Amino acid sequence: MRMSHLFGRTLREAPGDVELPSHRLMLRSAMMRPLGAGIYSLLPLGWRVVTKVEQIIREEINAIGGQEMLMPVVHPADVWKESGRFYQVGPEMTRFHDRGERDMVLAMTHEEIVTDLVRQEINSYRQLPALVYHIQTKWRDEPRSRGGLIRVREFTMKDSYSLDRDEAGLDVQYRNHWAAYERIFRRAGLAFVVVGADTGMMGGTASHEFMALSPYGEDIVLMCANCGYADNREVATFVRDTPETEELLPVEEVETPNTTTIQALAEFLGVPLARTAKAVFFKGDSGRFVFVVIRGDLEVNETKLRKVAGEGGLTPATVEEIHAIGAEPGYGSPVGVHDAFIVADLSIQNSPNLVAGANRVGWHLRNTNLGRDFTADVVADIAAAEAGFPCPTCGEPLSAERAIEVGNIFKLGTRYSKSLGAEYLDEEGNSHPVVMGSYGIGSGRVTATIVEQHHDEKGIIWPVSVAPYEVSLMWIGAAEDNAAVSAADTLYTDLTGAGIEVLYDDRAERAGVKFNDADLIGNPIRVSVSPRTLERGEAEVKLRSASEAFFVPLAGVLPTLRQHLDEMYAALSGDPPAA
RNA sequence: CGGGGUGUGGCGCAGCCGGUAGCGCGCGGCGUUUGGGACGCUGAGGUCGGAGGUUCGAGUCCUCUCACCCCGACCA
Repeated sequence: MRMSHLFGRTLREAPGDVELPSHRLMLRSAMMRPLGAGIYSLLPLGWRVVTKVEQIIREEINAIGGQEMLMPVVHPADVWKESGRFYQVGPEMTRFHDRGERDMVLAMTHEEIVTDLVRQEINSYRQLPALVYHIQTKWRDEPRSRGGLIRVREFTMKDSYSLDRDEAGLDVQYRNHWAAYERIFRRAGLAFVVVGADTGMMGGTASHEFMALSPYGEDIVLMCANCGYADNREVATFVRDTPETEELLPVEEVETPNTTTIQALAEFLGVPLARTAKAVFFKGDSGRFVFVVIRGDLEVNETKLRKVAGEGGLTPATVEEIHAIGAEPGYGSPVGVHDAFIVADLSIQNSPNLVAGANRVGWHLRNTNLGRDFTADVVADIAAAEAGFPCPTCGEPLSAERAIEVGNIFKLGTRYSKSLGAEYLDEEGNSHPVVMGSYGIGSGRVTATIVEQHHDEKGIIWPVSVAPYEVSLMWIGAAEDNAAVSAADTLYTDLTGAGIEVLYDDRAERAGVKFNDADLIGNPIRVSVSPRTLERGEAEVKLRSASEAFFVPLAGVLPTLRQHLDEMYAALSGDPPAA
């Protein structure tokens, strides 16, 4: 490609309000342009990258037996009503009417559509197992998109769906995807960890997320350097203190003015946070008041809480709602409250004689005990794991890192096949729901995440496997009477003819402009010729990842590039790194 | 949805106490220059996000509204 004809110009300055490195660099390097909030056009350079990412995904999913297909982006609402999600999912799903006033939705995922196909196409155990996938547009009307391609409203996702006759078959396909995803992200040059995750709105029985570590990630993963444990913070657990066995003391009222925070209370009474119980108030989607008690040194994990409380969503309760159940904000405890669903964290069960609120302004109670002074409807793990907490598998301190979710794998089980009636007949003629899994990778998000992990102050440093072009070629010097122009033209023809992808900067620009654009765009190898290098019959070669250039005879350029490209591709083979 | 911020030429920005819009980059032309974002001359390009109001007069003040960005809530 000749840069003089490339559609899309590099920008010396990015829009001032852009913050993420990938966002800024992909705008500056003419990879993409915004159309609206969370909606982007991919320009030719960016589209080449995304295409390569998708091709890697395609190859690896094909390798585990995937069959590519394409499902629509506009759906009649009927199938979404059958699964129930038409009613469960909130405004992130866009609904509209066609001209016949029929309910329609924009695709936010494709479980319903696949399952609808499965019930038409699959009748027999002989047709299982199967694996289908597509790479298709999704629309999710996020309340807040942010960070360029990391979180958008319209995006492209590879979603595959496994179909099996039983859980054992699902396990195989789940493991296959796990391995395929590891190969995909290694080939794309991403550093990642796999973590256990919440199943969220997808339903299902198990889920893992592939997380690329990045300071701009929206998720937090807890990891153990000692044993390799890793979980999303939403589900991460930790080793609890061993239960205290001290004797239960009588409850004692104590005046505690101006101690509405647990910190203030602990200081006022001179007790550690771990000897206090704090109350947290929520209103569930069902309308129930959810009253949470947890030891003062721990934080509530809302994902865990939603699950044990059986609530789809939780919002903080208002002062009026708190008063209505007989509690007092800042001085709350479950002692004496009514009309509330009480959830106690395990820490409350393990810790006797805690200081808790008296449900009366300015007063607390010493020596409250679960079971004696109040009861809980559920006692469960609802505490958030933090950095430094003991690892649940080996006890060593956990670390916490921010991460970007680049892929996920879900065991759906029969959640959709049952509600939509996708069944097959076994050898005995008995009917069973198809056991399903769903597996997603956002190609745009992967692309942006690669930039997050591979850039410097000058621009992007693409892994060769996804670079827009393998080589940036340019001539340096004047546009007229310059032997470098014809030398570069010849190189362009020869390299392109040899199958190497070349972005040829043939513009009449000064050296600085060309070098800076090449650094910004980030192709892995730069080749330049100038009157100076031609004096010795050489071209200058520089790897984007290296600080120094080197010189090779013109005739040696092609083999030199071949060798370096081969090495780069070999390093991104997808195989696990040698031990 | 809550909090904060920004909307002025393609991009980055200035524009005070209201007086009829400017700078840098980029873009067209001519010339000089030519290895890390050159220079001179010249030119094109703006209903100042939109609507309403105050005023003799609004980019500037007021009200409403739209869009975008950031933080939070939310989210596979």
